[in-house]
Amino acid sequence: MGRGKIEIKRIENSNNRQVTYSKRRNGIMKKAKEISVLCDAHVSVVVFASSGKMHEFCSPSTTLIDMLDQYHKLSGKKLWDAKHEHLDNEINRIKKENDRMQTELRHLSGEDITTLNYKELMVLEEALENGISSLKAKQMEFVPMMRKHNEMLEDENQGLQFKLRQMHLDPMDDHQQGVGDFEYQMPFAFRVQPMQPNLQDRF
Amino acid sequence: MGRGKIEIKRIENSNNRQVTYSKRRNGIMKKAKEISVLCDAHVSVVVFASSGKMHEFCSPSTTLIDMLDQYHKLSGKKLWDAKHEHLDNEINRIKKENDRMQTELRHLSGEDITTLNYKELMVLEEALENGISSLKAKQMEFVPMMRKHNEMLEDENQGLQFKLRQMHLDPMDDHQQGVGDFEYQMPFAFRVQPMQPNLQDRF
DNA sequence: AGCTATTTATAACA
DNA sequence: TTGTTATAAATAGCT
Repeated sequence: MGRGKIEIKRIENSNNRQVTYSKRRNGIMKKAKEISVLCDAHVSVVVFASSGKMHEFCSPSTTLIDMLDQYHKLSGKKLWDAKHEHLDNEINRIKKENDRMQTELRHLSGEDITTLNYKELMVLEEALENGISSLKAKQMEFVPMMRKHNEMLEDENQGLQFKLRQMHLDPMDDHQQGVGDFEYQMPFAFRVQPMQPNLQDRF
Repeated sequence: MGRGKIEIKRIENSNNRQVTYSKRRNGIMKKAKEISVLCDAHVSVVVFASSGKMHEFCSPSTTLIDMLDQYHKLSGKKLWDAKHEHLDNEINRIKKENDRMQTELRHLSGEDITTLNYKELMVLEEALENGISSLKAKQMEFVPMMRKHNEMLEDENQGLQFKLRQMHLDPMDDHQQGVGDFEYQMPFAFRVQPMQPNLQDRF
């Protein structure tokens, strides 16, 4: 029904395909609406373009959910239950995987290893030692940064000591204010953090 | 499109309505099939006559369930009941937990730790070292067993050597049979396993 | 997005 | 139902 007859097979030209899709989709939706009015029918049409875009029609007298319920009853096909079952299986699968990983994690942190036999312990040991060695390699990257950090701490110490000496020589010079200023000028990251572990001790 | 134009409103004559329903239903199904072939679209059509009879079309590349899944995702409308939603949530929750553990496991085995900062590395190190020390403690339990195992191996060795000496002194005494017997009397676990790593080397 | 020559769908009738 | 046919609608190929 057009300027020329077409075969019913995939339209290769993507532009034509898109245009035809849009026109025929409108056509179907119109027909769906018409039959629902003319014949008192309940109709649901859902179309997904290959692009993924969705269009739907559902006769106004009903809803898609009601129609699916009806479908469920009349066809005997289990839309609901099938979906349900699928989800249940999925959950079981993932939960099993979850348990496996949880056990592995507990073993790696040394818990619950009383149930392991000697061979399993050896595998675990190897894993832990691989982990440790990768970790040590990575930690080495922090050495230069920490060296710099140490140098800054030393400089800061010197500055503080200098201030302190000044205060002792000239105690009437609003010394609290002085120390405060000095600290405020230090970027937070470079200030002395007494509670911080001694990074350099770790190497 | 027929011998006369008709208004789009309920057909009062029930016979005409029935005929029109049947013809137009076929028309829609045909159109649905055509658009799905011509344009690579996924189409689902479900029709209920006022009599309650159902007809459906679903493009062959998919299933109604898949389409409804898609519908669910794209429209955001909830077709599923509360139970399904609950299951969906559960799946998401577990999947998230799963991902977290997977990452943790990868970190513990030294993979993907380039993204970690120093503090995280320290936490990781502590975990690994706890693991190692628990492991070592556990492995100590195997020492007495292995000592016993060694002793048995030594005894077995002596036995075998004795047999061998006998064979040399008295080579005509069906010696193959003799050695075979001796081995059969040894419980499997205590037989010499040449390919087994030397357990005692690990301590 | 419109236009129109054609093809298709279908209303009425058998 | 199913088939036929005159006619209404849909739409393919163009702009």
